[in-house]
Amino acid sequence: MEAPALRRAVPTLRRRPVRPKRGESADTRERLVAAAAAVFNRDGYHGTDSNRLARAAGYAPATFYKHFPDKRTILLAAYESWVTTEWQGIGAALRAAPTPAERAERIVAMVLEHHRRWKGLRASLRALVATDPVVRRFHRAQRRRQLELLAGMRRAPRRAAATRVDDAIGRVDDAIMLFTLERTLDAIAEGETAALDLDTETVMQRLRAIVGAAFDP
Amino acid sequence: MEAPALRRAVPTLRRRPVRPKRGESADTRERLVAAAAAVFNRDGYHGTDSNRLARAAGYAPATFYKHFPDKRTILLAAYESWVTTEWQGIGAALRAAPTPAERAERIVAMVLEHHRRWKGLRASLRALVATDPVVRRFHRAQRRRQLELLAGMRRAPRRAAATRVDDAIGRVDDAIMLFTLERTLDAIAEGETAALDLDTETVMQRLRAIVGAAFDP
Amino acid sequence: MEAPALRRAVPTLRRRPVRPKRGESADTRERLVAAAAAVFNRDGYHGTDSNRLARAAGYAPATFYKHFPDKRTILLAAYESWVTTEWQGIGAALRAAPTPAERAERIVAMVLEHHRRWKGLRASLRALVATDPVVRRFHRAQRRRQLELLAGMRRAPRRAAATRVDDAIGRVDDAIMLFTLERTLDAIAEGETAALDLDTETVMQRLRAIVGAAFDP
Amino acid sequence: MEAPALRRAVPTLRRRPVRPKRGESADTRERLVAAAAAVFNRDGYHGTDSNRLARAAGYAPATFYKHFPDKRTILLAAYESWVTTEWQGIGAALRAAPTPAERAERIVAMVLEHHRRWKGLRASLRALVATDPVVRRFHRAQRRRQLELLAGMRRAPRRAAATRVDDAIGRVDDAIMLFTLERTLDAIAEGETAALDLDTETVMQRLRAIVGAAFDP
DNA sequence: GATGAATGAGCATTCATTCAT
DNA sequence: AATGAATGAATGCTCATTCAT
Repeated sequence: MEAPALRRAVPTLRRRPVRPKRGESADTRERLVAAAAAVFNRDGYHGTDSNRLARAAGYAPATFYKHFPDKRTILLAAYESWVTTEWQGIGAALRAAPTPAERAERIVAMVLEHHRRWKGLRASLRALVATDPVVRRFHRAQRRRQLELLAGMRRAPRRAAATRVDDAIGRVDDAIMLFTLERTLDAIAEGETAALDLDTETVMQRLRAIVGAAFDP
Repeated sequence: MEAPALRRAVPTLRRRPVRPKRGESADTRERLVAAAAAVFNRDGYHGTDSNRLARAAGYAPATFYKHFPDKRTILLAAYESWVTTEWQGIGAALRAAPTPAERAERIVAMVLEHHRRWKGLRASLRALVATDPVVRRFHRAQRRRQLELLAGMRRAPRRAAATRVDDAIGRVDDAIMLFTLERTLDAIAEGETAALDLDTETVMQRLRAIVGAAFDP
Repeated sequence: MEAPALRRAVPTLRRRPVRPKRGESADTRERLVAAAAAVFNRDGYHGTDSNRLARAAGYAPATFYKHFPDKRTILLAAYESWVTTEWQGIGAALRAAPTPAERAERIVAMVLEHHRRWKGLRASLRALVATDPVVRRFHRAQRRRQLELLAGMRRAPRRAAATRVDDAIGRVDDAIMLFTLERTLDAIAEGETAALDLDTETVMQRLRAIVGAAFDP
Repeated sequence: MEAPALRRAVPTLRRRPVRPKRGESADTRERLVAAAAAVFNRDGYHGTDSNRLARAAGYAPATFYKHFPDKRTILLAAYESWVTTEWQGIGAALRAAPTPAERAERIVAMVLEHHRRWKGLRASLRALVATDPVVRRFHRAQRRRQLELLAGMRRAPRRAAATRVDDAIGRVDDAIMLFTLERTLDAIAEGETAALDLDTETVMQRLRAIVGAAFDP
């Protein structure tokens, strides 16, 4: 599944957008998801309603329910789209950078940018992950995928005998690293680090070191 | 400031509790906060309403508004109470444990326990921190206090000349450590680590190491 | 602008009326205004709520808010409708009656009838004019329009040189005449004159004289 | 019954006034009425509640209900006090001024001042007169008293044979004059005449003429 | 006589969702 | 496929009033 939704320009919010009037069902869905992502990002999940999401995409309320059973489902779709975009960025970073250090740098920079742009959406996501079992399930599946990627990277270079135990410890360290990365980048994106008088560049250096260590143990 | 609210047994939820009737205003407030903490913990901030919070404490809707202007404010009060309890635990841990390693162990264990017991409340809190400026402000003040505590611990033992730059870096490392600790303990508390097939004991070991390093640099 | 709302039969109040179901938005609005005028007239502005207004028109509470942001706004709409109806009556009276005396007679009779029929609504209006800046603004705009009409009538016949000062005095006399007319007709409509043992016909005679004098100075 | 309530300085509103703590029952009642008059004047009848009225007088909510069965009753008491003050002013004006013209001038000036000072209270009163039968009854009794005074003034000087019919017409004219006077003074007091670009002094002149004519037919 | 805590019923308003077209 | 009118069931909040002290 592609995720062009978050890239495409979202139809002018606030003012009624050009009504697309009868297109492909998939296009409509995509427009709805893109608009919802933008509105969630701006107003928060609990700050909008499904009528507004539909209107932001240029549709009537009922159209929303032709494509999604409820509000949570479109949040999930926006999440999915967001995740796909991030993975594409990570893939590109890994392919383009030759050394672990460069990879870490590019990934940290890329993910920060992504978190910054979608910090409102991410906040809603975190709220829902805490609340909603389905969103939580999706979130964990996605985390699992990240761990698998990291495990692959560690195994690839030195296929020497790594014990089961080493693997388990490595997985734990990877997970903690991911928690740290995600949490700290959210903190930067939301201005929490600035509010705490932390120098952003220093924080980024430390993060690069932490991520780099995970890539090149 | 005491925080007995979260400790005291919350009046039986769901079934109408004994009407406390005439009491001190402060007691009523405390009962409301305790009940609210429990209800938020169980149903989430967006999963209840002020009428239910009042009823859970054994009062009528209007009584709620004699003590709190709105739902957000009682969440903030519950948060404050929660934080105070945590700080008391941290203080006790620091006083009781002689070595940095033991301190780290006790604090990690204590905070995990606290996160486990109040995981629903914490989830609501996180949602609100992302959404609500006032809650966010309180959250940051509390984080700043944590950083100050850590800075004090680092400065005390070796009062030798630590440069400004070292201090700034130390502060950044402390902050990242706190992000890691909090995020990871939430993950354990909410079953995220278990869902990712991570061994809890291993995760705890790593956390103890990370926290211990911050205490004894 | 038409004002058929106050003319059309209001759907049977009290008992649930035939649900109009799908209709033009403008029709719904009109039905809501007509029902609101009737309910305000019967129960007073502070004697109903928006849910009842909606039900009286055959709609659910939420429908009310699709058409009006709040209760005050629908009162204003009912006011507007009421005023328009009155102006139409005044226009007809002026066109139909050849002499100033006949004009005065018809207008006084017509306005009395109108005040009688809507005395409850008028009472609410007066209360709101005293309380609400927006209603007050509308009320004054409408009074200004009345003064303009009277000034036009006075100027027309004798286009001879009337001084500025004369105009100003005439305007003051017109205003006082309007206050007297309105206040006295309300008194008759509400039974105040009857309660004071005043003979209605005598009161009407005096009013006709006062209004006639203003029309033919 | 005296009406010193409206004269006495109202205890500082907004900030909790000095608690009088156990005085004569009549004093308490008087303080409550004075405070209520001031609060109604500032916030309107529907803009306060009985708790605030009690607090404004320095008492607890329950104290209010020891002295008045409900909110309407205290409004009535404030009204009564207001009317008594006005009558005292009228009496003084009549006694002090020798000629009808001077009487008219003094009364118009005095009543305008009174309406200005209590325009918020008067607005609430008008709203209640329109709504509430008891307030309406009181209002009419008070109007009847005014008519009696005027009838007495007209009869006194020339006890010559005035026919029944003349009396009835005179009474009607008096009533209309009172409506005009009251309505117009309220218009001045509330800024309605200013909003209509009417010169206040001119309006006052005309009023003095109208009232003077009634006094000296 | 006075109190302050407490309240039930109510009110303005919202929202996720449906239905006839 | 899309619509826009319509909605029931809440939700946050208020107020006139009472009660135990």
